Amino acid sequence: MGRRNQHDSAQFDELVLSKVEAFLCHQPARDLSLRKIATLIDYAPSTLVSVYGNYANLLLRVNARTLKAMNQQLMKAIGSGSGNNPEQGRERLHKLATCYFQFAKAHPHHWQLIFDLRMPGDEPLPHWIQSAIDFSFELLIVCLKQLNPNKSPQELQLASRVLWSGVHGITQLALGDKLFLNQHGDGPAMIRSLLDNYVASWAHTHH
Amino acid sequence: MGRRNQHDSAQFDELVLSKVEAFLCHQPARDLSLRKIATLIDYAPSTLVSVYGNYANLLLRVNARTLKAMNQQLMKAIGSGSGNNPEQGRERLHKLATCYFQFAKAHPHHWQLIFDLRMPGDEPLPHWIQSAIDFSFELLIVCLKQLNPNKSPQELQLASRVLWSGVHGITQLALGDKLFLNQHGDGPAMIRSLLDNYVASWAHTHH
DNA sequence: AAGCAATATGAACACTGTTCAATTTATTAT
DNA sequence: ATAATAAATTGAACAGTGTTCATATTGCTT
Repeated sequence: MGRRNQHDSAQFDELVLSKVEAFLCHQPARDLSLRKIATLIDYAPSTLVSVYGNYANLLLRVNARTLKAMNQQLMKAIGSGSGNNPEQGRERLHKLATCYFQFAKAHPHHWQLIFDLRMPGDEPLPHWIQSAIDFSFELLIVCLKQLNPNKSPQELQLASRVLWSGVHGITQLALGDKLFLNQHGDGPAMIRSLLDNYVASWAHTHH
Repeated sequence: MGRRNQHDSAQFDELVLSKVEAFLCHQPARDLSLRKIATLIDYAPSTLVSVYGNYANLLLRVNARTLKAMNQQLMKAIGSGSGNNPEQGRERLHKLATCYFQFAKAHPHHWQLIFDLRMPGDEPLPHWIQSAIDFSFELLIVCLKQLNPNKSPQELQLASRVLWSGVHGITQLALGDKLFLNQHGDGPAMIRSLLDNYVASWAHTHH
């Protein structure tokens, strides 16, 4: 078959990504393949390659949309907060972590793909997705800064990464990741424990 | 080729696992395959399948050895501590986390394989490896109990999982996992921050 | 020496992502 | 209108994957 011009570049992209996202609503990315996607959208496998370069790149585009959707929900969750306000900072931090957790629980396969995907040849991630990841860190830093404005940028960066690692680890653990899970439902309790204890000490420690 | 009786069952197992482990010293598990292992040990691929059942099971055996080696180092790191002794508990907790981090850094490919491996069909892990994982949690609980013996088993379990998630997340972050890493070397600082702050609050909170 | 069971394999199968020359079509130029 | 060009799409081939299973070789037992 040759040119059929059924979809322009933007339509094709939307077609592909939405079909993959629909698939991930019911099955994990492990059960997907380039060829299956091709069948799903009624195009040849090589068409997908010529558009996205390779399979990993296609999945990266899916991840970008997932991250974008998540970041929007995270922003909505913490709202717009004013300056120095420790109590509100604490509250927004909780909302942020809880929202992250619930997003992962609501879209487990989309969320897992973000962390399962590895680039061929261990290439670094392209900037357009790295920035989407950095964005969620920034939200965390905003909350921490509101909690204690006296902290240095280095301290804020350190704390944001420690907390992010913790929340992320807990989320991995609570989702079907059979490696460690024992009983369901204690994810929120763990997140609360992490934030309450860490922040209680961190917020009152000076330089 | 038929029967050659060059290696008995135990020797064959050792041959396979040691070759795979040697491979992982220089290359990630991603670059390995059933067929490559077969070439490495000078046997046919189907021989490996008939011995281990499937590829995932073979890798699981590798992970079991890695976990065993790590657990031994973790035990050596914390030594044998006596009963109620908050200060020693804190110190041992640090040693435990640091040892975990350094083991991962020293054997990154072995360590990554533990968490990258997924069973086919999302089967749960067999007990003989689940127990190896649970063991490291137990070590954590021992330290936490020493830190504050008044905590309930539920509280100890919760805290151990929170801390483990955090330490694990930080380790993932600090290793070549390009998703989040910015500068090398701040892994230990993050671990120190997590433990110091979380424990400072946790240890002095009652029931 | 014959039979049995353990060991080991080769060939086939159904998949995977990727490459690239060939084909069809739309757009542009003459 | 017709020819040339560029864009879109593909089929077939390639090298690789894990898995299956009938077949072959060997050692041990009777």
